[in-house]
Amino acid sequence: MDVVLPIPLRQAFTYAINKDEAAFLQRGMRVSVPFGKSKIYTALVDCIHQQTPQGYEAKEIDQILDEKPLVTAQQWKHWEWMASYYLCTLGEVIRAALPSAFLLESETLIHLAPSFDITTIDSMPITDEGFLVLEALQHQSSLHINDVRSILDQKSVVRVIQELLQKGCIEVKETLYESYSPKQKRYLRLAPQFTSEENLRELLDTLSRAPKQRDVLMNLFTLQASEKNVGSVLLQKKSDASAATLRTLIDKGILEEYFLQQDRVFYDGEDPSSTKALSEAQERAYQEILLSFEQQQICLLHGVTSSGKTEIYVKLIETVLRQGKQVLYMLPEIALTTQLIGRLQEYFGAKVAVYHSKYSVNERVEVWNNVLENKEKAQVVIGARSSLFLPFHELGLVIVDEEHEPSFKQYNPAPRYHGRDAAMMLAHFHEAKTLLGSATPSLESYYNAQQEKYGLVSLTERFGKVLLPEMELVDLQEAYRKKKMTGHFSETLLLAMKETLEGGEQIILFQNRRGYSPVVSCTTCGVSPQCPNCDVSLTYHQHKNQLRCHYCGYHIAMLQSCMACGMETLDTKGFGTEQIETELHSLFPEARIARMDQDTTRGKHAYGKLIEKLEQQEIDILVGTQMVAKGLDFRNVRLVGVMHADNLLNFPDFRAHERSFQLLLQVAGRAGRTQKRGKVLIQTYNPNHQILQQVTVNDYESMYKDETEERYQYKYPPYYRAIKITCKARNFVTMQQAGQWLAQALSLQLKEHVLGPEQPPVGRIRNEYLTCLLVKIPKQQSLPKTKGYINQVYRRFSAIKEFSSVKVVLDVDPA
DNA sequence: AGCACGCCGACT
DNA sequence: GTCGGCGTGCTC
Repeated sequence: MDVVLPIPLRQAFTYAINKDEAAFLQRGMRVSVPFGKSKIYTALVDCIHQQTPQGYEAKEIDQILDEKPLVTAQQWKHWEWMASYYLCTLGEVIRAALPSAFLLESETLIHLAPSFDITTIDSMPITDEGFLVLEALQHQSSLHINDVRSILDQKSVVRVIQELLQKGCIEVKETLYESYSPKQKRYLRLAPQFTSEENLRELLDTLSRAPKQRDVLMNLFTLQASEKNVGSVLLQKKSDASAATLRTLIDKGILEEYFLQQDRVFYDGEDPSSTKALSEAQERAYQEILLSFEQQQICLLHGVTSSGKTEIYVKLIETVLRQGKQVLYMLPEIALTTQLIGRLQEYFGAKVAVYHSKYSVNERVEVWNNVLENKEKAQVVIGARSSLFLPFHELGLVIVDEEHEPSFKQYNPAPRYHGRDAAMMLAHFHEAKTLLGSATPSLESYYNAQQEKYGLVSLTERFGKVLLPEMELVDLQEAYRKKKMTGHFSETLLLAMKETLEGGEQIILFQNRRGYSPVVSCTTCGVSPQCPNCDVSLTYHQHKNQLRCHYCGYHIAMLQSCMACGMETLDTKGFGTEQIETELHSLFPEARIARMDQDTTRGKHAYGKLIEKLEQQEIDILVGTQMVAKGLDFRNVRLVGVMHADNLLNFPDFRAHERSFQLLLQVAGRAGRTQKRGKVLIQTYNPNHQILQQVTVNDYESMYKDETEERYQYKYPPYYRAIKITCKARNFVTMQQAGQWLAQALSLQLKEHVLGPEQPPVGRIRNEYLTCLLVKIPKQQSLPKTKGYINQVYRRFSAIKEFSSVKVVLDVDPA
């Protein structure tokens, strides 16, 4: 039998099984297999066959882990497509696809050897550490490696274990843990001997001196009238008793506790309400989408911000559910808010399942099983990109909302897949429809719509006919010349802010850089502190008074004087969210100011808390990075300020213009989502920039036209496909040679379509030197053949000894 | 990817 | 003298 292991190895591995196992096992079931010297891995069955492998003896499998396949035939096909399209192994796809609880590795347990006589211990030459372990093993039948670590209070325990192993005192065993455990809820009931009326009366009499306990019993009876099972938490709360009181009753044998398995994935809200009526414009769009689906499998919905796309999705989902098919609604992680989930549950109640990385492994397993068994509560799956790996049965519709979001592309680890594209492929395998939704479609999708590969439906009217915010560019150069700047604020922006605050309304400020200032430099000698591990200058964080590297996390206390010349003339250059926040405190001492970036949303609930505060209007001014652009839907935000649009536009990436357009419009969309018109001010040194002009009038069409022309000219997507190859090595020269070797080997066949090697903007990260190659593939050139060639070159490369320490990253359709 | 094996520098 | 750094090679 061949299995696939969840590791980045191309080959399948062959194991021996007996007849019964061969009859039972099917592709997609899990087995645990011994792998290497001492490990047990979880693997997926690929195929059963008779060929005896040549050159080695196939090991026997350890255990069969499933009764039925965990992975459907369609998933398998989809995953194989993904591995070949994104140039990675099936094992890597499997590792990304299965919830980690399904893929367990063995853990080492040690226990006393049966032949070992503990009484001879004193006569043996055993180290103190070994003795400690043996002592512990007399109380406990087995110890985990981590237990040994804590007993000895040191990290390296291998030596000790080896010593004991050698002397025959202990044995080592690899054990596979099932980490999924169903959630148990504790319930309480009266012990059976008290159920007769007589005994009960007697019991209550004896409890007359213990009113609290008596009270608990009375409450139990009341609750039992309405509920079959009474949860202990509920009972405790209802009777206002302490946990100790309940404990006493249980210990006395009056109450009995029992446990029932509890599904973590459940919805206990109200029954679904009927869908809201669509506005005229929404209804028209809805009909157009249906019409388009008659012709094409994929449709792009281009709807301006807050045009009410969600209602249209809901209506579509409804239709598909009525056909008895499943729906996948995919969103970028950050847009998966409680707000949205709540809204969908309002319509579809318990049919909605949510799947994303914030959920615990156990919850993920439950969603997986519910989808696999096509349960009622998994008809609509709403999730981040990883939800496209779920075992759907009959998928009728895939919705990819915010289709243009770059975060749909996974970078690390492999598979480096694009959620949107992989979801479209998933729909294809199910012969389902795909709806892409965006206010600012990606050029690729819009291009495909223009080429009539996708249907296209536009929704230009905001829901409730709310006006788009008024947008204005503020010329920073002029403002500086006329000395109308206070810190990083132009007079125009300050005035608008003042007005907004006086009106009791909220402001969002956008600055796409965190920290206080990205560069610190000495005004005497010009030197600025650099990260020792990466080729970047350190960002100053005033809050912690630190210099930090945003690539590797390295940090040191802020310097008092220049490291090069010793002068105390350190100055900051450029600015980030922190500096804006500081300036705000002095400009608007009365205002309640908050900052939203990676530094302030680190905790588990920090992000949610900030959102809630903004909603409750406990914040007047929110300053933040791109985070403020996504998914926030607030009624009372009137003004949005972009502090410095230029650093977006000047980003060294062929998508910089497209991204800027999308981001700026998205931020702008946060302003004025009610009847009163919002305002957006964009500060820039370059008010005549084409993109900024197009942003202010929301002219997607002309941005599209300009950008596609550029892309055509410079051979970029959507006209050419791209595959990025990155070489990483600790040694600079090795990295360079590797890059050159690859470029040369590739251009033998791909000719001028191989660019590089080129040093990326940050040439060294975590002490690894980087170099990039870009392979461009014209539309008429075969994609599979090109990939096949790249694979071939890569394999030849890997066989070269000098390059064995070079890591190569293949990224298809790079973001 | 892990993990074991194997060869050279800084420390109890 | 050892510990442990990571280069190298293998996994059915």
